[in-house]
Amino acid sequence: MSLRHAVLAALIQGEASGYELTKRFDVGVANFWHSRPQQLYAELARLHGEGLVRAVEVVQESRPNKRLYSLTDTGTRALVDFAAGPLRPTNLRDELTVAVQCADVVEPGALLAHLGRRADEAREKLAALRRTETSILSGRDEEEFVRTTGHLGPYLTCRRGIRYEADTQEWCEWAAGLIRAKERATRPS
Amino acid sequence: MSLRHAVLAALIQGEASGYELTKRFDVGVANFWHSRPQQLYAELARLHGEGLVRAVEVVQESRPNKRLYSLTDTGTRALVDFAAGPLRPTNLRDELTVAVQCADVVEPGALLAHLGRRADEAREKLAALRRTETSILSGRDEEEFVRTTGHLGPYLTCRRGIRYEADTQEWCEWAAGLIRAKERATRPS
DNA sequence: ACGAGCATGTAAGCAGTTACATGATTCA
DNA sequence: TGAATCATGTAACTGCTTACATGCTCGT
Repeated sequence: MSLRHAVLAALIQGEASGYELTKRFDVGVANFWHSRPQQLYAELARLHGEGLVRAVEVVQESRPNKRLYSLTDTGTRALVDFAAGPLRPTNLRDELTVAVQCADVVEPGALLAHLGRRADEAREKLAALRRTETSILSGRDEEEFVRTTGHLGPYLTCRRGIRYEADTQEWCEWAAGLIRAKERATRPS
Repeated sequence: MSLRHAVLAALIQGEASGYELTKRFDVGVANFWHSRPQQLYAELARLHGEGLVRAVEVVQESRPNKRLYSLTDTGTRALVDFAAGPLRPTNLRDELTVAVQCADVVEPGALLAHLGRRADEAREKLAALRRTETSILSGRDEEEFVRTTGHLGPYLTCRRGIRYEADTQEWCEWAAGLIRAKERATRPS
């Protein structure tokens, strides 16, 4: 149960409803924590019950009402304790790479399609993350930013995401290239 | 339950015992699938029961006996079907990045220690993966390799791992640098 | 004498996924 | 008229983790 820390950490970037959090978990947060909406709603309810977040009901017209969650002092302290303690190793599960590992036994067609789709997704995520980066920096260069910001953390994780997605895109295209090269070298014989 | 596909895919690189598989899951496979030893043993037993792998008991002196598992035709077909079908999105959970997201509220000390440790781990994994790469290529350049190999898949995933670990190392060091810079810029004031 | 490596599991519990449920508004 | 967005959940299930268990050999 350390989804709680990911949720609290996501709230550092400002208050959000459950629904808005699912959006954050689709772009920025996706590069360090994966979770389904149902789990987020459940976790937010638990965090609220334990006093780690506060909830403000916002009544909306022409739209369902929503609860805006934000960090309490207790919640912030929980984050501090978490970051000071031992961290679990990275937990990664990527079916695309599993499929690529099978490149020698499966037909190239489906594999190339998967790689192409993933490269496209990476390109889209990159664009979104670059927009986030620009809005975090808001015109400052890196040196000035570091001196003046209160959002160094989100910037660092945003950069991590940008590097990751760029790398993913490159690798997908490179791998597709080699798979095609092998096909050309093998099939005609 | 798609750990099964990761296990089958790992066996493409040759037969292995449960124990040897846990080693593979610590180095190469770790870059696309994470799993604990107990789960591997349980999965291997299930795969054996379903006929997707065969098991050969190897009697050893001065060491406990082991069961060497290898892919059956049915197992290979299961992999082919998997790679042809739809793939789930990447599932990533990384507590280090969660901690870094909190850079503005936590003390830099613990964070810098975490980043340093992770950078060291990345350096070690990189070294191991480079050895794997060398042994896969075995003297051939990339062009020749692609023409002559039956292990393109393992090479592609190995390269993915190399890129990922190199990127991780760089990011950890860069992030630590910015955190220190912010500390210098903020604390003395 | 002690820890690390080899080798394989069981059992209990928690975290995460999948399927299902609801309903209004806005845009094509 | 139908799909997408906003907004929040419940219930059943399964996959994963944690704790525990065993025992031999090799190197320091």
